[in-house]
Amino acid sequence: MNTKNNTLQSIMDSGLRLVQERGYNGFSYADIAEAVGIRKASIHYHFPAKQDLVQAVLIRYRMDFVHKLEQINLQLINGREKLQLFFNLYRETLENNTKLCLCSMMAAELNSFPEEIRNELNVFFRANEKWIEDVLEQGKKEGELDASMHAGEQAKILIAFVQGAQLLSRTSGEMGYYDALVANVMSSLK
Amino acid sequence: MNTKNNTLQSIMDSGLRLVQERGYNGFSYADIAEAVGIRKASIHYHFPAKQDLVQAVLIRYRMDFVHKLEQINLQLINGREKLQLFFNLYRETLENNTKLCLCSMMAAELNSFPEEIRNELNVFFRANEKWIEDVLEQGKKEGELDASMHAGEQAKILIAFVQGAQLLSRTSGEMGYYDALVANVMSSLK
DNA sequence: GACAATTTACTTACTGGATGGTAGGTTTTT
DNA sequence: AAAAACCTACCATCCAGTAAGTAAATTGTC
Repeated sequence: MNTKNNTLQSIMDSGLRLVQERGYNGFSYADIAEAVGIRKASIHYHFPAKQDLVQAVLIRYRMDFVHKLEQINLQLINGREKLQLFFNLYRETLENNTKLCLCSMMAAELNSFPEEIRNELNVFFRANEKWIEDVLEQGKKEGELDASMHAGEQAKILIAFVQGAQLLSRTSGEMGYYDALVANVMSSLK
Repeated sequence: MNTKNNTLQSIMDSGLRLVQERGYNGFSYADIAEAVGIRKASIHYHFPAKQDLVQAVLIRYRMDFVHKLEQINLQLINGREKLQLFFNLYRETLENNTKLCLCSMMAAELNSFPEEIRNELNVFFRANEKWIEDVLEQGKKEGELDASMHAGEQAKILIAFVQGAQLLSRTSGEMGYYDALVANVMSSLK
């Protein structure tokens, strides 16, 4: 095995970016080959089928994301601040309104994937949900977040909201669209 | 021109369904030909390019949707009830968790479309937004809807929410996911 | 440490099938 | 008659995936 593992990671990086920008059915192995600087057939050595690639990308994406959420939890800040950092994460994903969350894109193309990958998507969304739920509980105890609704239900609403916010912001073409949405939601949770 | 206009409408019906289920890059003219019962080349007679078809479908979809919103406004009901009917419309679109709103799907594949079509998408979303804003204003006057936020901003949040709710509900595989989300949002607007 | 064997990481060349789209002819309706 | 609504036949391109070969790195053996 290549000790640096460069090519494999580059392929996954390109795959990730391409799905986020164009969707699974919107790019080909030729696009990745060009971006990475290798031949098309070499990609098949690492990922025999396109679905293998996207599945690997998805699992890595989820693990990275969960890690980032855990990093937020290591900070000694209140729930309200954590929620803001969560929205900042999704803002970074947008990256100047060029990309969506990988899992939103794949959820849109759900019918292109087998059961196994669909399950992975649900694991991602549920991980988000659970994290938000805990943060909402914390915020409620601190009196910094709205306590009128059950945290679990409120978390589901917020994850739906943030996915839709990304979609609409990119369509609008202005990052200010996302920022305004999040600011208003944050203030409504006071 | 065929007085019945059957084929043209059937092509658009199939095109609409296929985009909603699989996305623009997830179906071909061959799929439509099979569904409609004509040959592939015949579709090109009505819509020379695939983009022409999807643009026509998009415009018809938006006009139909706006019409439905206007029909709701003709009913002598309060703002809160109108908002519930709005969520019911999006529930119908989901159709047993098989399809998404056409414009969510196309927004996800935004980079596959030229400026002209992107603008059409924004027109759709802004029409939704404006309609919800008016309904929220009505509901506030009636004291049936939350008045703590500016109606325009609240409307933007709700349209983001409903798009995300569809996406997550279809991924979950259970219509109850959408229903629970909407019920909780409705109760939070009291 | 030297050298052969093996594995890893690619390459070129190709295939069969799908894709959007075109040319030109035929049937059906007006 | 002529326009509208199809059809067959075809094309160039792209696509995911395969086969077979090569060069380089790693490993086993002495």
